[in-house]
Amino acid sequence: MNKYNHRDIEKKWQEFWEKEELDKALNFDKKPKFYGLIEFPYPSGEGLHVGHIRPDTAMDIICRKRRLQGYNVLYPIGWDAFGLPTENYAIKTGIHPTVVTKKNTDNIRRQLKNLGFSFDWSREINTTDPAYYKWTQWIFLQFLKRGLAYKKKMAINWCPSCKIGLANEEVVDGKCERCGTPVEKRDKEQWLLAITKYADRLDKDLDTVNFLEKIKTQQKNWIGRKEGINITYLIDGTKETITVFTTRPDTNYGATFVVLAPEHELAMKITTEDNKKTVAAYVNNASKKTEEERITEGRKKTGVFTGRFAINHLTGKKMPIWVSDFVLSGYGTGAVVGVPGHDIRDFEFAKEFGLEIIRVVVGKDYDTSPIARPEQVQEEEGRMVNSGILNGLEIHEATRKIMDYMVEKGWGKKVVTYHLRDWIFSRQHYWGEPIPVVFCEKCKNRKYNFIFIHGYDSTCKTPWKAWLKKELEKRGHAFFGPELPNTANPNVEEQANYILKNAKIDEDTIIIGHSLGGAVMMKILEKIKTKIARAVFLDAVLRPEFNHREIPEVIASSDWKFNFKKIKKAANEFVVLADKDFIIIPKDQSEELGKLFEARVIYVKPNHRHFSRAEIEPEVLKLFDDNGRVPVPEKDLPVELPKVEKYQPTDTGESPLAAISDWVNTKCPRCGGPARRETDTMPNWAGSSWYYLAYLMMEKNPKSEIRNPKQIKNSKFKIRNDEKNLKYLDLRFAGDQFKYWLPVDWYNGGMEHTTLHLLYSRFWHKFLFDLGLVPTSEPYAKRTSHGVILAEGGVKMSKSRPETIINPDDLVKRFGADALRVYEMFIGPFDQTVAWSMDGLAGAQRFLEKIWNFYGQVKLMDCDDGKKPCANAPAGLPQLLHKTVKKVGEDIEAMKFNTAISAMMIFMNFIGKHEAVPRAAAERFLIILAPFAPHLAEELWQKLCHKQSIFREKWPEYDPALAQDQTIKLVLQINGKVRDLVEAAADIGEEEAKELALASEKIKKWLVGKEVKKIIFVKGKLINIVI
RNA sequence: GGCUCAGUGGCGGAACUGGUAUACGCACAACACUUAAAAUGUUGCGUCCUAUGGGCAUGUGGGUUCGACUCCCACCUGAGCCACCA
Repeated sequence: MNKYNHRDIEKKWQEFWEKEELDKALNFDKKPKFYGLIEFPYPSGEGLHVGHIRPDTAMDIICRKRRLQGYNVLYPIGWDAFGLPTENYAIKTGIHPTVVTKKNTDNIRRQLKNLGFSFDWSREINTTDPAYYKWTQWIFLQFLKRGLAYKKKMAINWCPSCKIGLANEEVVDGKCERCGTPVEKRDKEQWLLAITKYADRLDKDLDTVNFLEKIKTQQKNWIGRKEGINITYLIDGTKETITVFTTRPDTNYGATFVVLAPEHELAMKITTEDNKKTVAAYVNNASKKTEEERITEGRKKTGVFTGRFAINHLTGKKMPIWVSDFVLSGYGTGAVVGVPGHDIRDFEFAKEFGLEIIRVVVGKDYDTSPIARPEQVQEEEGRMVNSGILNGLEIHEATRKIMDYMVEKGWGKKVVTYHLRDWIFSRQHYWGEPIPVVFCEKCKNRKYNFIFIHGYDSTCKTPWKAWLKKELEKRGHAFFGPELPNTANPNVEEQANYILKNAKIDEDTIIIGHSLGGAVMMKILEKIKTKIARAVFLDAVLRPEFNHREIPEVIASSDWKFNFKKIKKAANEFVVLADKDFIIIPKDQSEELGKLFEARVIYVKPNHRHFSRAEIEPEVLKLFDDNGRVPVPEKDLPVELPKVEKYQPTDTGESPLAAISDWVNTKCPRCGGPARRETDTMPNWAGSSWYYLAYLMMEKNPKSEIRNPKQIKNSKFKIRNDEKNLKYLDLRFAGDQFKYWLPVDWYNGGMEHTTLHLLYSRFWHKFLFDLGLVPTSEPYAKRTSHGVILAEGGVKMSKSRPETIINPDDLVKRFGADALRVYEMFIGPFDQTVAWSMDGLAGAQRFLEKIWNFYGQVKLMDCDDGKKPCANAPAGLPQLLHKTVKKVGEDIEAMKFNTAISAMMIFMNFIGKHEAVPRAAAERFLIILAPFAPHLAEELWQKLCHKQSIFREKWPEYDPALAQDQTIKLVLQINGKVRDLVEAAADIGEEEAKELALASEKIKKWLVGKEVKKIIFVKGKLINIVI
């Protein structure tokens, strides 16, 4: 046989696999499914280096093994192609990002194909493809509809040199990542996604998934759920109160002052005249401070006194109220109560300004002396002193007791806070998905006439309705809320006719249907000719079905038949507004209304009692006051990026898109008047938050798809063909694919994505689950992570030091893809950081050569079925084979690829010594080798005269009895030290073992003149004589 | 400062649930083959000693145990993530 030459075989098999569609995942196949996922690459100009392909190789091995085990495997790949490096490159060179992206993806695709990864290339996706980001934008619109995307003025990081807003991750040590200029703060309106609304579920549901423990811990810490109490204090000499958040109310007897964040609304409000000037100066200064100044100042505490005092409920003490920037406005209530005896920051603050320090907890050392140094501030355990009713209690008991006490007294309220913040979703860059919203001045100023339809046995004079009327009229809207006929014994038709007769209904009308009024509203909408501006369902009734009771009058009030198609056409927008805690009308009615009318569904805070009490509810007012922000209608998606010559940032802090007037100026989809497009784009994390779904929506080569015949008839499938872009199924109708493939069975990725991408995509998935679009509440069943590969010498491979980057292209040429794959996996434990070594790579190649040479000259004995040894087969071979099959299989599952390869080397070293081996053993070994070195295994398989691909074979079973050793070397110990080894049967009993041990010459020598105290026998392992 | 992880030959690393520490590979050395080299094969390879045997070795110091790389306590070193989060 020829010498092993990877160049002759690797291309050949790659082409063969592609032709055979060996790696194609079939939707709805009968086999069990396996969805293996790796993080899709960013197509950088440098291409891949050897570190990038470690996780790809690992998952490829797992997926190839799964195929051999009879699974229908999906191993997809795509491009996460929006982002700064491409945009920067475009700015520098003037080449359009689309062109750059194309060039880079072509290059990396070539690299990946050369390595023989078994990706299903027919499902390749690209986040910058308008057909793709259409759906990214569509999901954003759903967030908007549900009130989970909102705009807020906030401080952003601003680079005065690049004249561009920076994301947090672009700020390194208070400086711009690109140019090193210190970053400033600037106020700007930003889009945010309300991930905090999902904080609790993101935390709790971690218990339902199989993620590495360290990944769960990191996410839990990032979410930072904490239970505590909001304590409200009276401010002496005013009518104001101040609320602070604390997790340690047990120390409240030791509270001696209160501190507000500079941004706190009370900071200026309560300050006495004498202190106004200094406080104003401090507050002003704090807002201007740059990140860098804050860091260089270190932790030295600064602050100013407001001249006011809060009264400590427990001690009656007057606690001075200060303002300081060590208190964060975004966490808790933006105010803290200072307990300098037991909090290091409070202690430093008290020292700085000479405030009183009281100790209320004693630790193990019983030291109660006043504190002089910060390290004496102790925490975490101890008993209460100087604390009234808490004295003597252990701190955790004290916490429980005082919480209940304060709540009972009405001083405080138990609350849960999170470290997690809402996700800032705006970027002022060109190369990202445009946010599909337009701004319309006319809609902002538009005045509506509201028609309010009250419910069964009700009136329009309740306090809540009166409040709404007042608020709307204050804004210049008209409000018509008539008393409907026969409210105690209503007839929906009659009430609808009453409204039709008495109210003016035109395109500026907003109808609010409250409770049974929702049904009345639908009857009205069935009949009108003009399209009204908005229809609002307010805790509305869709069916006369209620929790807890029956209401015969309501059942009788209507035929409960509605023409939803007609109704849907009668209003421009639908909104469903529901009281989360109202128990009589089942919540699923609101949900259903939301789906019927593709409405915005918003739940208001608890305790509104079906919108009866006159409480200010900003969520409600927001609905009538959207600042002229009009969502782009779904049918107009995608909002494509304009093709332009320049991507330079502007001077104003706006995205480069703002300068493209052709694109920015558009027509308002609501009123048809002139409007401006939103010029912010989405962050990188947007496209990657749902990409694992996009693979399932790909529609290419349908000829080889096994399709459920029912679906072809299904009208949903026809809609797909009307889509402008045929590449992706309509996300709303891809449910069957989702049901088949989800959840992702195994997702491997980097630890650096744990708190960003991994959390964000879990959030999006839960949101889509709530919309009923995906079948699972978690996207990923299992998550593991890989270690980084460092350059030789242990330094990081980085763009700034090109000599450290090891490109796989040359290595594939010199050593072959198989050698590179084997070495990548053998280099060290998969989850740990390891340094690259060229010598090691040569070792992997030698291993493959050894296999090649052996298979080239070995004589195969066709004598057994692999279980029973041939008469003249090498002794011990079946045992070793079954052991190896067991170990390699188990190690792949545990991602212990390095020891799997080592086991195969041991096997190879063994059979390499023989001239003839049973055919079955030689073939089984090739199959377990195949996932690691697919080209070589395939070639040798063919040389063994097989017509079919080795990947159509079955992963070998092992016989547990054979995988176990028959005889062992029994270890003979004296006092735990090994003195001799003897051959013995694996199941040798204690008595026999004792005899063996005492018969040993070496052991006898040690026992001369000694008394045996004890003998310990461990079955199958050792016998230990204690003397 | 917090959280998480790691520390074993010249090097990458192995060791199940506490049971022969150093598997496998690299590097190195000697030998064989060769005119020679490369390649390949064979053998050796923690360290010390009074050496057919024995002592000491898994970052350091203690502890539990018949027995500890493995469990517990304290410390040292390094890595990653977060960081004035009340």
